[in-house]
Amino acid sequence: MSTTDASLTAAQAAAVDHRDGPLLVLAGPGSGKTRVVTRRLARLVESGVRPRSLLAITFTNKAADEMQRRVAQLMPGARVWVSTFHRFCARLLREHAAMVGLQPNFTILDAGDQRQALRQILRDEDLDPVAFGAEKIGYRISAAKNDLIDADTYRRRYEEQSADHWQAAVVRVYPAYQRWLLASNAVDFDDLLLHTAVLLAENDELRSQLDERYRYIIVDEYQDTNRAQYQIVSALSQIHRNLCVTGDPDQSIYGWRGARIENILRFEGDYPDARVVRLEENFRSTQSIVRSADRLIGHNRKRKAKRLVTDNPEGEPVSLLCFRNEGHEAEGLAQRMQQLADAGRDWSDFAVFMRVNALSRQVERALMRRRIPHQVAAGAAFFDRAEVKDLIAYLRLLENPADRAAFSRIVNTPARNLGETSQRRLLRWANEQGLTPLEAAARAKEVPKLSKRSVAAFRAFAEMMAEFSLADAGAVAALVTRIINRTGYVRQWEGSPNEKDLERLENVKELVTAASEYDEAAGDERSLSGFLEQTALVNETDSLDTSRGQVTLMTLHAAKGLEYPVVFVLGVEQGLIPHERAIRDGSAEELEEERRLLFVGMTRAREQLFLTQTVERVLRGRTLPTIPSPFISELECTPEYVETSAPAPVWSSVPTLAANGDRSARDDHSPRPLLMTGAELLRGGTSQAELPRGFALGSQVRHPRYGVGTVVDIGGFGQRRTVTVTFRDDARTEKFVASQSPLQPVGH
DNA sequence: CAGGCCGTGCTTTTT
DNA sequence: GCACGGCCTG
Repeated sequence: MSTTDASLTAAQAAAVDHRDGPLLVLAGPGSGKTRVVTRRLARLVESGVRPRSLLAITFTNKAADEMQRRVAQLMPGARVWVSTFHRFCARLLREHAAMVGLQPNFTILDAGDQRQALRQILRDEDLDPVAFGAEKIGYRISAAKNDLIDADTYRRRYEEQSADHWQAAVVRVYPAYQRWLLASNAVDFDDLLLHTAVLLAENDELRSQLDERYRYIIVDEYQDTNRAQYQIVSALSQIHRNLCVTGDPDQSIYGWRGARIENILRFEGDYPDARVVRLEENFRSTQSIVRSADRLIGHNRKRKAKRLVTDNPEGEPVSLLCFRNEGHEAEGLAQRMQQLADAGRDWSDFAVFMRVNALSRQVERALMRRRIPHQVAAGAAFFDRAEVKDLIAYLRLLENPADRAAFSRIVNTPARNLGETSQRRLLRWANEQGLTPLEAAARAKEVPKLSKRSVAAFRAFAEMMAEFSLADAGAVAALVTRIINRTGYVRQWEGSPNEKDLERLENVKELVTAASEYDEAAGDERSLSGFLEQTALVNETDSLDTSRGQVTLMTLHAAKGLEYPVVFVLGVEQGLIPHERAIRDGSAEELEEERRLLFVGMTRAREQLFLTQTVERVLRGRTLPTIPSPFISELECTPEYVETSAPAPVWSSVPTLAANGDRSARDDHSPRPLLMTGAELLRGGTSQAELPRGFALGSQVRHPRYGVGTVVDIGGFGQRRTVTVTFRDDARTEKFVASQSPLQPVGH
């Protein structure tokens, strides 16, 4: 969307030209919202507002970077600070940490640490960590924090009478968890918002000082704000009511995370003098895409009526591709992309969206087989890898010696013969003495009941940690390198032929690279806390490469705010979109959110939009017939049953018995009607996986772990078929369920 | 006490 | 298919 000033529509111009007072910009997808916001920022600066009086807040890092980049483009030189909510709050809290009981060097905990901590607390509270999953407890605590309910309030509200035993458990765990956080001088994601909201609510002097400083505030994606964020924003817009919020209720997809769609719906009630601008013209997509998406979203009841129109050409109809199963689906997508690429499309023109990350694997494999370059914006982020987290934990502990999560993570990594018992004794003593874990380690001699060996190991650890400092190393990358060398962290993997170990070494290298990049970007400003904050608040999606000719795979949630010429939305089926969980809960609200999610996905497409569904799909290891998503009948699309050639063997897990069995069942090329129900297709096909040739009694097979062996027995039928194999190397004999084993034929 | 192996249980979405 | 926890062994 490159446009010149003159091309602003009347509505866009109204938003850009608005200066003082509250402003609500309701912006449909592709309506040029970012352009309006950046132009408005530029306009304000031009008219004499100092950039530091502006506060622009987005939801994601990517959106923040994009906005910053575009403002810089409009006005080279002017530095307007665009930040995410979490980053803004982190910065504010570092400045005023003491007011909420923290020190400025507090750690931002990741989800893994949080889970670990909750697990420990559950044990301490004599609650069964199996019956009460740490994750679910954490989810409830998070929900409370997003609704501005702190631990004390929660306890007071529910300790007398809890709605259920989960709530009763949270009554005990939540306050203990907050004590643990405080003792660790740490916060979780939600605390960043909650602490800030509390800080502003309880300290009017600070509140009005900040309110005064930020004369103009812009909040993007306002429909995704939760109560805490709402309160923060309104606390800063009392004196100067120049609050501009933009968003689209139809793209609210974070209700599950505490987002309150009401925040945007009631903006006009909160600010009766608000100017409302509607951006309803879509400049992104073809007529057929816009029409289809508009019809879909029209089925939502709880919304602000808004039309979505475009002057763009009609384009090709939205296409619904139906496949036999997820293997064919993946193969079909890859084939379709290949065709379109042959006709001139660039790989970076394509995006594949799915409801859940788990669906990406098949597509990745299909793309790999065809050597189609691609990237995945997936949950398994770089900073989630164990080896990366370990090294980061060293940095965290250096920055914040109270960081119990970091200490526990690395005190025995690499192994220093410090077992769980010794660690528990040390930590208990540290708590009693009011010491940080690191101080306690240095004084391990005083800890009761520690073995001599453990005392020595703890002290050696403490002494080693004392040797590290950013000042000495000069740069974060140098410090990380020192830590790697001094601890011998990578020694365990060096020289290993194991692919996983190689990958670990790669990741460690990549971390050093990331640190150098930070060092370079931050210059003299570089600090451990700066680097750590970045690693804590940045995710994989933020680093997606848009330029380098690659197909992009991501979840529907991650897709918001992006656009691609050709979009595939995977698995538009009952149970996926809408997700099983939204259906099970049976609430109309959740179903509408699922509809919005599909709406968001569809409206990312500029020229071509493909929705896909399969007849059967493997879910949790079981093959089940699928039901088309009810949303399909609410939109406009042209169905097409696609018969792909069988997916070729995968190179990574090589041909499995299951894959081979599938293929033999599928090789008949009988014509199929355009649309079939799952049942029809199942009836027509051979659902029983036959044992393929090459796995007869006495044939040679290879197992990735056990090596080559001989089939000595065969039993069972169909999916339950088993093979018993005696392996050559250690003469062990193993029985496998054929359709689920990673065995592959040798020879033949 | 550490490491490896095996079985179980689960799987939405993310700052 | 996966990761994690638990169990067992060395």
